[in-house]
Amino acid sequence: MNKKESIRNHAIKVIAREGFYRAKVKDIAEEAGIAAGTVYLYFSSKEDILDYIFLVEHQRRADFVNRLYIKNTPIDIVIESFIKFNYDCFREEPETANVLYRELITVSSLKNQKSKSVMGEVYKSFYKILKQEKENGKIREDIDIEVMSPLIINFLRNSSYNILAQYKSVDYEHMKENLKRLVLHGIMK
Amino acid sequence: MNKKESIRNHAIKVIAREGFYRAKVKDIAEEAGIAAGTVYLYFSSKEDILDYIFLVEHQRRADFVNRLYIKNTPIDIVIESFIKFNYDCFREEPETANVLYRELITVSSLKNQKSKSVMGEVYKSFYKILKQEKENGKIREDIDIEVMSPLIINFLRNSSYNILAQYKSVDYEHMKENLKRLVLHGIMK
Amino acid sequence: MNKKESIRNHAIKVIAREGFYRAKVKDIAEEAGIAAGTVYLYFSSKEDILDYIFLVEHQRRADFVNRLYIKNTPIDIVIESFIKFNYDCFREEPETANVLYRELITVSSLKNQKSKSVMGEVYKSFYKILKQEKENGKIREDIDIEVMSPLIINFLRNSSYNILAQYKSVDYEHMKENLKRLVLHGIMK
Amino acid sequence: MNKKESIRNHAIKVIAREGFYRAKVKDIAEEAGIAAGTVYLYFSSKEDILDYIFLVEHQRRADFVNRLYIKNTPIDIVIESFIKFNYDCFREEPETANVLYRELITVSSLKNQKSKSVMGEVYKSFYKILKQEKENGKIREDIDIEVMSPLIINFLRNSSYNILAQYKSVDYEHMKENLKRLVLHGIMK
DNA sequence: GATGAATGAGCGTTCATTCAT
DNA sequence: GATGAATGAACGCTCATTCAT
Repeated sequence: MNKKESIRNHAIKVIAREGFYRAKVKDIAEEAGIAAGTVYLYFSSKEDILDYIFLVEHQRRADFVNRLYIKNTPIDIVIESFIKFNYDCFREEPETANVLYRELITVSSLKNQKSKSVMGEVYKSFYKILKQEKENGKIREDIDIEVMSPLIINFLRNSSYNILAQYKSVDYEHMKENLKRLVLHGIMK
Repeated sequence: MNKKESIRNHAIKVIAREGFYRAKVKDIAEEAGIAAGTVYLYFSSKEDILDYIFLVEHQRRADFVNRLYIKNTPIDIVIESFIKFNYDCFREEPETANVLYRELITVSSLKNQKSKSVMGEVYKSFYKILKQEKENGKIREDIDIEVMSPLIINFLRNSSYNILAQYKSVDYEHMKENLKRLVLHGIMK
Repeated sequence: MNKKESIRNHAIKVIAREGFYRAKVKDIAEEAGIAAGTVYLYFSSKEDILDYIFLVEHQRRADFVNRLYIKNTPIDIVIESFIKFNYDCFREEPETANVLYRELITVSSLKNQKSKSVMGEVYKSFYKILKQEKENGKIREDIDIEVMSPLIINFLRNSSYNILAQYKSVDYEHMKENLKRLVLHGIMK
Repeated sequence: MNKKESIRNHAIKVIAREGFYRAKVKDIAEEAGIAAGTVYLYFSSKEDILDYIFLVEHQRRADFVNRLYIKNTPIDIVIESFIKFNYDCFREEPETANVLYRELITVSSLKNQKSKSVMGEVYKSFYKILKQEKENGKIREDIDIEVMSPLIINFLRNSSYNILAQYKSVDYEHMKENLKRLVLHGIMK
C-alpha cells in the first residue's frame, strides 16, 4: 500500500473534521496508523500535505474537463457532466469536499504554486470548450467567455458543495437540473 | 472615537494580510495603537473579533437587499445593484473583501450564530424579491427560486471578489455587465 | 463608614471563596461597592490587604490571651476560653476562619513582618500564663513550656477550624470538651 | 531514570522555594533539565504535578501507619514512631515538608480527589489503632477517638514541621520527647 | 477622594518538527 | 524505513497596577 496516499486520505478526514489549523499532525498520523515522525518522510511540512490534497483533486478536475474538451463534448453536456462529477465526488467523499471548499481559499495565500497551476488548467480547458461553442454560434455574443469561464466553474463547484452541505433531504436531481438550466440559459442563445 | 470599531477595522487589515490563524492579537492591537490587553475589554476572544467583523458586513448586505425589497425594486435592477454594491465595497475596502471571502467558510464551522442568522436574512430578502417577480411572470417557471436564491447571492458576491482579486487591469464595467447578463438570462423569461 | 475596614471585610469574603491567588482585586472592589482603583488608596498592593487581614485577626487573639494573662486566669480556664473564642470566631465568620487557616501559611513566606510580630505576642502571653502555672506547680515538670506553647496554640486554633470544617452535624460541646481534656491531661499534673 | 519522578522531585524544590502560584512550569522544567513542553508529556497541568506530589507523600504516611497497625504496635510506640517518621522525612527533604505543609490546604479546595482519599486512609488506620488500644483499656474513657484521631495526626505532622521550621539550633530529641509526652498524657490513662 | 479604562508583563499550554534509536 | 520522546518557539489571555479625568 502506498503510504503517501494513505496519509493524504487520512489527512483529508482529519482536516475535514477539524479544519486545517486545528488538525494536528499527530492525529493525522494516528488516523493513518503510523507515527507522527513518519509523516515527515513523505511530506516536508503540514502545509505540504494540504498542497498535495489540492493537487490531486485539481488534477482530477483538470483531467475530467480536458477529456470532455478532447471529445468535442457539446456545452450542455459539459455543464451537466461537470455538475454530476462534482456531485458524485462530494457525495462519495464528503470529507474531501469539505477540505476543498473550506481550505482552498485560506491556503490560496500560501505557496502552493503547483496546485494553483493545475487549477489554471481546469479554467483553460473549460475556456477552450466555451470558445469552440461560441464559434459554433451556440453561446450568446454578449458573453465574454474569457472572463466568465473561471467564474462559472467556481459557481458550479461551490453550488454543488453548498447544496449537499445545506440540504439534507432534498431532490438532488431537481437541484442539479435547476443549476444546469440557470447556467445554460445564462450563456446560450 | 469608538474603540470597538477601531479594533474591528484594524483587525480586518491584519487578518486580511495574514489570515485569521496567523494573525496575532498583539499585532491587531499594535495596528490599532492600543495594548494587547485592551482588545479584551471589547471582545471576549480573538474569535469574537472575527464574528463581529462578519456580523457588521452581513448586516450591511442584509440592510441593502432588504431596502431593495421594500422599494419593490425590479429584479434586473436588484441584480445590477447588488453587483455594484459588492464591487464598491470590495474596491473601497479590499481587506474586508479578503476577510469575508477567505475566513467566512473557515469559521462557518465555529459558533458565530448571530452572524449566521444575519446572513440568513440576506437570503430571505432576496428570496422574497424573486418570489414577487415570479408572481409578476418575469422569472422562468422552471427555476426553483427557493433553492437558487442563496446560490445566486453567493455567486454574485464571490464573483465580485474573484474578479477584483484576479484581474488587475481590466474593464470592470464590462465584467459587471457580463455577470449581470449571465444571471438575468439564467433566470428570466 | 470606614472604607479600609469595608475593603478588609469584603476581601475576606472573596479570598475565602476563591483563595488568595484566584481572588481578583476587581472582585473585591465590586463586592465592596467601589472601583478597583480605590482599593489602592487604602492598600499598597493586593498582598497588603491580606497582611492587614492577618494583623487584625492576630491582634484580636493577642488581646484576648493577654487579657486572660493579666487577669491571672487559671490554665484550665485559659484553654477552655481559647477554644471557645476560636469556635465562636469561626462560627460567626466562617470566611475569616477560612482565610486565616488557608492563607496564613502560604503567606508566611511573604514580608508581613508586622502581622508576624503580633502573632509572636500571642505565643508570648500564652507562654507567660503557662510559666506562671508551672511555678504554681500545676504543669508537669517534664513539659518544656517554651517549646510547647506555640505548638499548643496552633493545635487549638487548627483543631477548631478542622472540626467546624469537617463535621456538619455534631455535638460541638462534646468536641470542645474532648479537645480541652486532651490538652489539659497532656500538660497538667 | 524515571522522568515523572524527576519532575516531581524538582517541582518540590521549586514549589517549596516559590510557593505553588509563584512557581513557573518553565522553572520546574529547567530545574529538571528538560524543556517546558516535556512536563506535559507526564502531567496534564501544573496543578496535576502538585496533586501527584501530595499523592506520593500521603501514600507514604498511609503505608507507614498501616504497617504499624498490622503489627499491633502499642500506642506509645505508634506516637513515637510517627513523630520520628515525620521528623526524618522533613529533615531529609525539607522542601517536601514545606510543600506538604504550605500547599496542602490551599489546594485542598481543588479537585485532588485521589490524594484526599489516600489521606483518609491515614486517619482510618490511626483510628483503628486507637480503637484497639481503647479496648485494651489503655486510652482514657472520656476521649472520643473517632473525633480526635485526625486532629492528633495533624497535630503531630504540623508540629514536626513547625519545630524544624522555627528552631534552628535546638535539641530535637528533647522536643520530640515533649511532643510525645503531651499526646500520650493527653489520651492515656 | 474616586473612578475605571488602559496597560503590558507574565505565564500556562500547544504542537509542528527533529533526531537518536 | 519507522518511531515517538523531546523540544521550544509561539501565542492567547489574565489581572495587578496606574493615572488622566
